[in-house]
Formats: sequence, C-alpha cells, structure tokens
Amino acid sequence: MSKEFANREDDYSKWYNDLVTKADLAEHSAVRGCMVIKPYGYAIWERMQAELDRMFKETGHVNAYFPLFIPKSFFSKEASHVEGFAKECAVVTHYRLKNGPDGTIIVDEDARLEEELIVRPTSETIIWNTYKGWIQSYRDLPILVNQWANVVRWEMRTRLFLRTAEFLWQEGHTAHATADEAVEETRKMLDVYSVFAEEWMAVPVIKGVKTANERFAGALDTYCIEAMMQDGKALQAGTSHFLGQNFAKAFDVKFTGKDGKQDYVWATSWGVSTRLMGALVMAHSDDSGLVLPPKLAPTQVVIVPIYRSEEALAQISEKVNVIKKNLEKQGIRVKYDDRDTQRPGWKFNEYEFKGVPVRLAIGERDLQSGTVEVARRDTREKMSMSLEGIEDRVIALLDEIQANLFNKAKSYREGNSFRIDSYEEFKKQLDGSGGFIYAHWDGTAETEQKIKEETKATIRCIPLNNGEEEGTCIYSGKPSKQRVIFARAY
RNA sequence: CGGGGCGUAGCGUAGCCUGGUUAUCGCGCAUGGUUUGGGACCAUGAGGUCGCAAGUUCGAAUCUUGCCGCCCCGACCA
Repeated sequence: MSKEFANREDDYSKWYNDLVTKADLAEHSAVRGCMVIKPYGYAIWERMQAELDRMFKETGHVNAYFPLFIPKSFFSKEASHVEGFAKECAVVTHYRLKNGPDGTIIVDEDARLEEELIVRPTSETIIWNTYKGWIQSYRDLPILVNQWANVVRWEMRTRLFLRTAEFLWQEGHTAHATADEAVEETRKMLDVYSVFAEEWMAVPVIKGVKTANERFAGALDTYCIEAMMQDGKALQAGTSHFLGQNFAKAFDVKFTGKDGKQDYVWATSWGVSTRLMGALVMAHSDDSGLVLPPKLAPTQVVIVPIYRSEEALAQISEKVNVIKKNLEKQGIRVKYDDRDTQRPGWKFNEYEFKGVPVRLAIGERDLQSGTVEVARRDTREKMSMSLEGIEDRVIALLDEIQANLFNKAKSYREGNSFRIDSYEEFKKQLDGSGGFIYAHWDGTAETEQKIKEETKATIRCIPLNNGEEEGTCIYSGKPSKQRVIFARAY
C-alpha cells in the first residue's frame, strides 16, 4: 500500500467502500466522525469478535451488559479518571421534546434531568458501582466479566477506523483479592491480545508497558500491544490496565479476607475495539484492495465459473458443488459465485478488492484437462492445479497465506526498527521513513514531553522483554538503563 | 476553537474569474443486442432544490452578505 494512500482517511472510504462508510447520510454535525459499518465489514468484525470471545471464555471470563448512561456524579469519584475523560463526553441533559412555535421539534426545557447522564466513554465507573453490591467476601472473588458494547468519545478530530466518535469494543472488568492476582490477570489478557493479533490477524505486535504520560486515566499500569503499519507509523492495538485499588476506593468496594480483615478489591480492565479493523486494513492491504488473513476472512475461498453455455455451467457446478462441500466439511468458508449478472473478470476484481485469500476459477477448458486455476490474494500468483485432491492443497494454501502475511509484516517491522543514539539522527529518521526507534530515555516525563513537542514522536512502550543496557538519554544525556520504543503514532 | 480548501445527479467532476438558449463530461444505473479465461462493446434511455437563505440584476450555478455542512493541518485522544 502506498504511503500517501495509507495516510488519507478519505481514500479509505473510497477504497474500502465494501467495509465502511462515513456516516455521511446523516447531514448533521452530531454524527460527525461516526462510521457506518457495512455488512461485509461487519462480517470481519464478527469473525474477530467470535475468536476473541472464545479466547476470553477459555480464560475463565463471562459476558455481561451494563448501562449505556452513567450518572455524572459517578465520574467525579475517581479523580484522574474524570480528568482523563471530561473533555470528550457526550452528555444527556433532557428527556423530552415538544413542538416549537413554528412547527419544528424542540427540546422541552421543562424536561431537564436532575442529574445529567454521560454516554459511556468507558464503563469502569458504572461497573464498579455495580460490583460494590456483588462483593462482600473473598469467596465472591474473582469476578471475571467482559462486556461487548459501543462507547462514545467526543474527540475533537476523528479518523475513520482509528478514532471514531462512537465505536464498538469489548471491555473486560475484573475484580481480585490480591494485587498479584490482578497483575497476573492484566498480563494474561495482554497475552490473549497478543496471540489474537499475531495468530489471527497476522499482525506482529510488541508487548510493553506505557509510560506515566500515556497511561490510562485511573490506572497504575497500562500494558499495551503496539503494531507497525505499512507507512512506518505505530498503532496501539490493545490495552490491558492494572487499576490497583483506585476504583475500589472510589466506589467503596471492600471485601473480607480469609483472615477476617477488610481490604479494598484489586481491579483490571482491558479492551480492544473496531480500531483492530483499521489495523487489519493498514497492515496487509495493497493498492488492489484488502488483503485478509485466512483465519479472519468472512469468505476464505471463492469459486468462479467460466462458461459460455448453460450446459457448461451445469457441468461446472456439478464439480464445484463437490469441492465446496468437501471444503466446508473441513470448516472452510466457501462461496460459489455463479451469478450470471457479472462477468468473470469483474468477479476477479471484486474478490481481490474484498481480500478473499484464495480464488478458484473453473472453466470448460479445466473440465477437459481436469484442472482448476488457483489464485492467491497475498502474492497475486496464479497457478493451474489438478482437480484431484484440490481440497487439501487449498487448505494448505490458506495456512501458507496466513503464515506469509505474518512473516511479511514482521520482516517489514524488523526492517523499519532502528537503534539510535543521537537526537539528530533520531529526528532525521522520523522525518525519513519513520518506523520504531529504540532509544535511551532518562525516564522523566519532561523529556518525554519535550521530545513529543519537538518531533511528534511518543514513547509507544517500554517493551516487556527489554534487556538492560547502560546508555545515555538521547535528549538530556542523562544516564539510562534501557531503550524504549519511540514512534509517530496514529 | 485557529489556519487552509471545498459544496453542481448515487459517485467523481466541468462551468464561476468575465451573469445570458435546454447546466458539461466520465463512472454507475435501466432497456435491447452482441459478448463472457482479468473490471466487455454498441445503441437507446432515466436521473439535478447547482448546500440553505436573503440581496443586486430584465436575468444568478456564476456577483454580494449571512448561515449550514464537509475535508486537510493543529490543539485533544484508543
């Protein structure tokens, strides 16, 4: 994917028209920055959702659902939390409309809410207000709950996929008896995200911990996975927070331990959003459209018949239906597109655009020779294969594509990661091809802030597997014990 | 909220400076025919509050004013 292309939000909506559109039908600033996820795009989200949900359940979590509206007063209970979200909240102030003097509909000023409601930007407060009633004893712990929901953050500026005013996500909220257990949970869910990103999305990620500046509002530690897009910019793909006892104290959630002593509950929260769809698009796609990893592609194999006569189509369909059935028996998602309203060339382009990993084309010639044309989306290679045993080879090819996408993205990231020791070179690299810069940092918020102001680069994370290394901060020259990852980010 | 750009058919646009027949072109759409191994071709046709409002004028897509909306850059942020 070309850089200019990757950088332009309006091009996304043109090129990935099958996935998503801006909410341009609603001619009102109130829905600015929202997006309409079309059925094909939603199918991808559903695939992601299904796999994540399975992984959450395998790690002992259950789903629940909490209110969309949060009383304003809940927010003020945790100081840094309210500070972090106050500037981007949608607020409900009235509950009734009435007819205005000129026949228009206006807000009934007599119907003002006693206490305003906040449309959830995240659900820590309303959930911890609820947990208060659920937890008395260590026997009630842990609580391992996840919620699939939409949230609203009134951003000053939005970007399609990456920062929309309303977005779909999942937020896990857990409660634990000990700090260790909560930290373990935080790390465990970070691993779940990392496995999902790498093994399902084929997007390599770096696990790390955020600096104090970049930390979630109300967390003691924010862990994250960071991915590199094809233009060298970083994208935070998921976060997992160790919340300490902050929310338990704010909502007075105490439990009695085995020893009979009361203590506040330890908390975590973790989330990924439809931003992952943006990551998927930006990590793999090329100028011919989407490239989807087989494990998440709503359609993994598409079969296109090429024929002149109805009789030929009938013969082809007979063969295809057998192949389709055999593949489906092995859990492969297959689509046979025998529409006579579109021509084969049109269909080829259509499915390339949609990122379908493998395409089979069968024509009269193939029937004669017992072959099938196989095209893979990732490399755009075409080859002729024997119809005999084609199912096994298609399945093997899907695995190969999945692996290839990951390896390609990974070698791209390795090729665009640099160890840099001078501030001059640091700036030069950022203005050049970008990428991840491993550099020494003195550990102070002031230095981090200065570098951000001067270069727009932020510390993406302190990698978890970081080796210790003596060095000096590229900015201040003060001593440093390890390198951190700097990058410009979405 | 600041700086810049823009608003004409489902989409992308010409026309605007220098006002004057029926608002241009391409894609898409519909119908008929020929086609079908990489986005077919020919013919015919449908589709428009020129963002909204007011003003200037014999006459406004075009000039003036106000408003609305969108995009890019910045501040904010997942």
